Formats: sequence, C-alpha cells, structure tokens
Amino acid sequence: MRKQGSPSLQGEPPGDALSRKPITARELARMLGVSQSAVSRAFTPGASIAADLRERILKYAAEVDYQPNAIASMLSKSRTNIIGIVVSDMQNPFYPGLIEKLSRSLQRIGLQSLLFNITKGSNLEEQLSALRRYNVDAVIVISATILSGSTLSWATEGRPAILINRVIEDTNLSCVACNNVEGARAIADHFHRQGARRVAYVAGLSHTTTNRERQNGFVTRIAELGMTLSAQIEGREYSYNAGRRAALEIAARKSTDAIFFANDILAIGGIDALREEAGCRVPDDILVAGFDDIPMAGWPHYNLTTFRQPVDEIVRVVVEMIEGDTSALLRAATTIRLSGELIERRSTGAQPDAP
Amino acid sequence: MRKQGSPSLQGEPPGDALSRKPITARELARMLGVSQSAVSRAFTPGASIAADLRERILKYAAEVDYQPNAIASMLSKSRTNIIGIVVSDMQNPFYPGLIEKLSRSLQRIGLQSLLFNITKGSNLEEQLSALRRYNVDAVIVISATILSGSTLSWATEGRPAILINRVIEDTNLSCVACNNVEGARAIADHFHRQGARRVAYVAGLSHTTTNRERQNGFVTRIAELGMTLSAQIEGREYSYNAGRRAALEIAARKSTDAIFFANDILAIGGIDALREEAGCRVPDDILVAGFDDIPMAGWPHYNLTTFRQPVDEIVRVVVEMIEGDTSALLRAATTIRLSGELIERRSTGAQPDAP
DNA sequence: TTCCAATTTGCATCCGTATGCAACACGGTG
DNA sequence: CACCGTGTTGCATACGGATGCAAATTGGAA
Repeated sequence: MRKQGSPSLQGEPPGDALSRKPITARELARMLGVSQSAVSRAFTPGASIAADLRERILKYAAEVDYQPNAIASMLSKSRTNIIGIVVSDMQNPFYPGLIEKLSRSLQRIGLQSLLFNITKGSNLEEQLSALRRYNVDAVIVISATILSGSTLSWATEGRPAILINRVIEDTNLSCVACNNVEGARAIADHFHRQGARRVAYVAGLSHTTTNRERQNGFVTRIAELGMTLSAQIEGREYSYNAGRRAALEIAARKSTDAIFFANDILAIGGIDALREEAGCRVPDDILVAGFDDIPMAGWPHYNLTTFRQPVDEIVRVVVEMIEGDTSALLRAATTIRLSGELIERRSTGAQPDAP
Repeated sequence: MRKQGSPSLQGEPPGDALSRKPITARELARMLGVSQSAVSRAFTPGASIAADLRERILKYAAEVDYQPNAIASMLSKSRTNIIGIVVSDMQNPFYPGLIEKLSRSLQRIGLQSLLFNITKGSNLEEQLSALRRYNVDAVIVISATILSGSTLSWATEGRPAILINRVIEDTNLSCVACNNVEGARAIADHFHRQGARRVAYVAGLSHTTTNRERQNGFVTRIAELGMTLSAQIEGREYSYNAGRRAALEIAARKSTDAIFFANDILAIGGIDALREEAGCRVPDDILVAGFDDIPMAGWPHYNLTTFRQPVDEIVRVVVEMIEGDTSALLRAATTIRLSGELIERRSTGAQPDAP
C-alpha cells in the first residue's frame, strides 16, 4: 500500500540522505542469499544459528548500517524494552538526580525510559492512557502527587509497577522506599542530643505516606524522649516557599528550639526565612533538619543536617526487580524498605567532617 | 505462533486480571459484526466512516475498555508519536525545569518523550543507537556535553533534530537558543552602570557554543565600555564546585570588582566561596552575575542578578517546529534566537522589585 | 555402508493496525 | 428505469521481525 511504484522513478528526492528509509532484515537477507529468519536469529542471543553464519550476517549488517527495527520487534515479541516513568515534580532537586540514575541504569541493560509527566488536577486517566497504549514492560512511579491505587492499577493494566517512596497496600503494586520512620526518629534523637527540647514538625504533602511516616516517626520519638512538640504545620506542597511560610509561622511563636522539615527543600526555604526574615540565627537560636540530602543541603550557607536517602541502593533494587522475573513482581507485590543515613551538619550545631 | 490452543482450556490463569491480554480491534469488530477497518477508522479522526457507526464503535470500545495498540499503529504508520530527548546533565536545575515543560507540552499534543541520558566519555554511538532503532519522530537535544554534529546526524538518521541552546552550523540540524551575546552584553552594561571597572569572566564548558557566545559577547562589550578584563577562568564543567574554585582564584588576586559566571550554578558556588571562604561581601566588595535564572537565583541569600532564559518561549518554539511539518525541518534547518531578560537583583547591588 | 541424532536453515505465519481499492448503497437526474 | 456521483464499508495486504515446525545437512556410531 505504501510507497509502491518503481523505487527510483521520480529521481532522487530532494534533501539527500534525509528521506532514505532504513534497510530491512528481508533486504539484508536477500543481499546475502540467506533467509530473513537467519538475520533475525543473528541478532537474537542464544538463537539456533551457526557461529560463522551469524558472524557473516553481523559483519555485513554493520557495513550497510542495518539495525533491527525496534517497533517491529515489539509487535512480535511481548516485550517493548520500554519502562514508563511516572513523574509529577521535577522541581524538587531530589527527583532529577533519581531519574537520571534510574534511566542510566536502565539504559545499561537495554531498557529505555518513557517519561510521563503528570499534572495534578487535570484528568489523570487521560494522561495515563498512553501508558497503556504503549505497552511498556513496567512502570516506575516517582510521584508524590495524588494518584490513587485504583487509577494506577487501571493505568498499568496488569503490568508490573514499582512505586518509589510511596507505599500503597491494597493493590498488587511493589514499593521501594526509604525507611522514613527510622530517619525521622534519628532526627529526633539528634535534636535531643543537641539539647533541643521544644521541637516542631513541618509537613510536606500531608496525606502522602512519606509525610505521614516521617511525621509519625518524629512525633512518636519526640514523646518517648520527653520532648515537647511546640508546633506542627500542615502542608500542601514540598516547596521552598512552603518552607519559608512555615518557618515564619513557627518563629513568630518564639517557643521552638528545633524544626524538622519533611524534606530538604522545605528546610532550605525555612532556613532562609529564619535568617533573612525572622532575624533568627541557625543553629544558634534554632536548629533545623531536613530529609533527602539534596546537593544544596551540602552547600556551606545551608549546611543542613538531614537524613540521606539511599538513592543508589533504591535504584539498584528497582532495576533488579525489573531485570528479574517481572511476572513474579505481579504475583507477589513486595515492599522493600531501605535504610538511610543521618548526615550531621552545622544547621543543628554539629561539626561536619571535612569535605 | 504464540498462545494458540483453545483460549480457556487450562482454566483461569493464576493472578486474576494480571495476565489478561488486552482486546484487539479484530475481536471488537467481530463482537459488533463490523470489519476491523471500521474500528480502525472509528479511532482515526477524519477517516471515511459514518457518524453513527463511529459512535457505536467508540461507545462499545469504551465499555470493553478497548484502546488501539500504539505499537501496531507505529508499525503501519510512519509516525511513532515519540520524541527522543537527549540529555546529559540533569544536575543543573535549569534542565529539569526545561525538560518538565517540554514533556508536558509534547504530551498535550499527544507526543511522548523517550529519555536518552547520555554519559560523557563512554561510547556515544552505542548509547544513541537506540535512538535510531526506536524510530522516534524527532529528536530534541538538551545537552551541553560533547556531541559532534556527525555523531548526531548518524544518530538521528534523517529524522528532524532540534538542538536547544547549542548551535551547530555544518549539518542539517535546527537550533533554538537564547541570544547569549545579547545577554552577556546586558550583564556587561549592567556591571558598568553599577560602577564596576575591573571585571572577570568564569567559563562553563569552554568549547561549547553557549559558553563561547557568552564569553565573546561579554569580553567584547567590556572592551567597548573601556572596562578591564581582570581575569578569565577556563572551565571544564557547569557546576557549583567549579564556580567555587574559580571564585577563590579570582578573589586571591584582589583585582576584580565584578564577576560574570557563565551560568547560575557556577555563580551560586562563587557567591558561597566568596562569602564563606574568601571573606568577601557580595555585593559590597564584589558584584556577581549569572545566566539562566534558575529558582535558586531568586532565593534571598543569593539574590542573584542574572539573564533569564525565555524557557516558555523556547519550549513553545520547539513544540511548534515539531508540530508543524517536520519534513520542512529537514529540508531547511533553521536557527532561532530568542531574547531573554536581564533580572537585576542584589548580588550586583541592584534593588530588586518587591516579590 | 546405513541409519539416527543433533544441529542448522528456511518456510510460513503471526503480532495488531492502517489504508488502497473495489464493491456497495442511496439519492437524484434525464 | 437506467445512470451517475457521493458517501460508506469490507477485503486484502502491508508494516518488519520472531518463531514453530519441517526440511536439510552433518557427523558419528553400528
């Protein structure tokens, strides 16, 4: 149907190499006097083909610059070698780093990353419908945004899905998350060691599991240690400005020794507000800690004490889950908790190690 | 070949809804007593089909949750509706913002983004070979990393390619870039107005066109204004630490009134180094300006004067190029320069507008 | 030398959708 | 009533590669 007619009648199309269509396995096979199956097998590791034939085909393929068409391959095999990555907030510097490492690791084992940037508010199903149509092999969700388990199940439609830093129980979704409770308790312990007694918590997105775990872990440990929770600010976003506003609110009451922000971006906004707007000194007047350990937390001006997420390990585990038997992921959704590390810096009066 | 045999003999497979394969157009057609073509046409805008038939098919399709398989569609049409995005540095906060806006705009017109995260140093052709095999409709390159025009031409293989913030002349690649010369001159003018006379330039990646343009524009304008170029630091990366080191080097010579860093991340590292390590006051002792206007530049501690890149406009232009006749892009590669905006803040002693 | 097993190769068909072309339906005109 | 044009519909095949099965080849054992 397409482009029948004699191949080179209308003269060389303008634009030179531009409209030249890539060579196909059949053409390559005909040139070599072998069958198309042979070409396909030459490119399939472990296929039943003689070593010398394979070599001859691959050599010639390299010469004429043949590469198997991935689309056709996807159609006949069940695999697409594409992983869908669902993201909603690339502004928080924690995520770009994670996405970068993740996509690099996937590339290393021959998987590509198809990015789905969902916008909260508008029609989620519509945004995710492409996720179904593209037949991705698996889905990785790196999104703090509201995304119900049922919507997600619909979108992934029987494909393995792995949530990073979000935990949903009721569905067949796997989760890989940092041990938020452990981290929050470590911050509480650290505050206590540094002498704080009246402490505050600043939430990110209140309803997210991540926030709830950090909040509960912190508040519980605070109580165990006999400290006072002097303030607790609800939040609607993980952002610099939200941190600023929360810090000002807490500073106005003048009854807090230390603030634990649900993540680093909040904490950094908080530090700036405390110093520039509230006239407080950090850590002299008030201690501040965050969560994640984004690059800015290490900048000298902030020097933010934080709980470092094990990004490399998270990536490793996720990639292993995908690399392994993905159908196993479907049968038994697993939740994996990874340990992080308390990074003590000057924002809580600690003396950090030399860089 | 696959899954022949009677459909429901071996009982419901374990895992419930998990392994159920999605319905196909043919099955849907048979259920409705129409031809598969009809189903295809019902989902093709502008196809030759009666309105009531289309409605009936779409309604039933919605009921049984049928959606056309994108892979099969890609194979028969020439379009994949996938845009390859080549990235190399997600750490610089300017890029995540750009990528996010870009992928959202593309999604809005039904295009998905396939992410290619290239690592400098290792084999580029190998990394980009997937770009060819996946038949992407177009390629957008957002990468400061070394990537020769010829490598890129090979990788895109007759597909339209658009470079953002990089200009390559010799090939048939389109470019959309900020007017770096204009921006650099604006910074120079601003320095002059603020009373600086001995100024320094800190390069990012020296050989990139972006850096060269900013450098030349700045140095040229400096000379025109009769100012002295007191230092010029070569660079191997656009990073916080590179900015730190450069700033310390310049501060040690004590002969500079103002520093123009090739981008904001460098400038921010520079400010921190000047204040925390060199004991200088910014802007009292030395003025600092950057380029890009990343979020951190607006944070009160930095309050960085910078030249804002017209991100929204860049995205708009790129998407328009892709949305329009892409083959036109191939025939006539165009380079588009967009104007940015000088943002005067306190790092150069300016009084910023109230937030 | 004969026969069988193991390995290699090719043939035919499938994956699921798009589309050129022919067939068909319907309404109006001469 | 024959004829034609417009608008719909279905048939058949193409897209490019993967793979079950049968055929062909090879080597070695009896």
